Amino acid sequence: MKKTPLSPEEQLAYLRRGTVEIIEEEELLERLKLAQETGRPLRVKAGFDPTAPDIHLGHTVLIRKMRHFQELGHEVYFLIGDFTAMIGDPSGRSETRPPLTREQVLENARTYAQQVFKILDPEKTKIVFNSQWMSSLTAEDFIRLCAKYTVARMLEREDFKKRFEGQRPIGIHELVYPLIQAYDSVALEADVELGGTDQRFNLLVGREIQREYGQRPQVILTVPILEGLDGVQKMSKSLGNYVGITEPPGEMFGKLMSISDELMWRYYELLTDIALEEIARLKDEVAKGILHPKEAKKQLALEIVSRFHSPEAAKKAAEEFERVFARGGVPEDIPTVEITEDKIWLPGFLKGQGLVKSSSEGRRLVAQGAIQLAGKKITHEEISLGPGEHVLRVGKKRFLKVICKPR
RNA sequence: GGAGAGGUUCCCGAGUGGUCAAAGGGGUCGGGCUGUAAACCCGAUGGCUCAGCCUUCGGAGGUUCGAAUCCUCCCCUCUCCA
Repeated sequence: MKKTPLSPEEQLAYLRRGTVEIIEEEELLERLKLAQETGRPLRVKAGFDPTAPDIHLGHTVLIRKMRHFQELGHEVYFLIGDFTAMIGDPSGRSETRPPLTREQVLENARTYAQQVFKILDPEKTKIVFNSQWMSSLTAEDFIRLCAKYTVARMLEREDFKKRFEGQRPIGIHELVYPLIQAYDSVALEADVELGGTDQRFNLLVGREIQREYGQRPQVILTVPILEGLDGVQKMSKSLGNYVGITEPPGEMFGKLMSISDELMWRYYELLTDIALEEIARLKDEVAKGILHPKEAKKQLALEIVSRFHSPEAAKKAAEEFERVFARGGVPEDIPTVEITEDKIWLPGFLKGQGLVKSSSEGRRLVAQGAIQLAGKKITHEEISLGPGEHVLRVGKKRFLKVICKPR
């Protein structure tokens, strides 16, 4: 480990920011001290499921914490749960996900790695797959592992308990999940495992199982689960309330601008490196009416978009946003289509262009006054366009440029 | 293996022969208000050139003029007993 200017105490303080819980803090401090003395960095583990290769801001709360460990010179293991994914991940929901093939897993892992290095230092990140050790485990080994825990203890997990009491199904493989995750810690000899607060139970099982295998229990560190754009439910792809880190600048910016003022501070705290004192100052200014909340949000959006794209791209996104939404303008890049008929039947046309799912939806939108042509509401399903360019707007966000060239 | 409960539209959940494209809530979408905020109010929410027609209530058959509703078989989940 390279010499770090930070003392173990300072490291601890740095790592503590943005965490919900550290079990146990003294153990972590002890290990940080030991690491410094011996020059042996801590082995820090965080596991990811390769079923969802689209990383969103919610994931980055954890990934940023991994980054912090890297900055302090520790060894970060980015564990891809390919073994578990191939069984088919249960993860709380009642829906059963289809098991992934080897190819899909590898493909997803690649995408994952690519995205994660927008935050992590590739040089200092070790990507590992749990199939490396899990597939070579014999049935006997596996039974031994299972023998180290009890059903009653497993049912202590909130998620299992609720389902059990609510008479909803729990697959045996789901019950075994925490054990596999725990065994990963054994295999990696993890000093620290990171996870969201929803992982608390699994992380704790890791400690117990490590002890059973004669290892020193890992320190666990949990980070908050980020609320999605709706401000209520956790950010997730399936709920559609997420901001993906590979999304184009304009999308990202727009989505961030749509969050509530309340949520904005949460995002400030968990998604930026802006000092807490600075955030407090902004909050104060907004409260006092010195700073318009929209401005504060804009700064947040700029900050985040800059991180994943560039400051220039962020600035451009901000300008475009202003033009389109504050001044009712038209975005720069919108899909364009050429037509030769000047009479069009909107519901069918919009469906053909992929702007609505069905012509029925198109009809409804027309009836609801959602369609605008050159800034004016359309009230009839049939319209005739003259030669030239026309901008159609569907709802707030959907645009289409129609170039009419009658024969 | 035995006994019982259940599977409804994106989700939850009502509906037990016609009045059912199926209440209510959530979500989503649209409109209003705004800062594309949030909250709130109003509306829409299977498909189809749509006062009509077509396809939906776990699956396949059947009864009936008519089935989400009744019958048979099958699949799936849960509970209790073993």
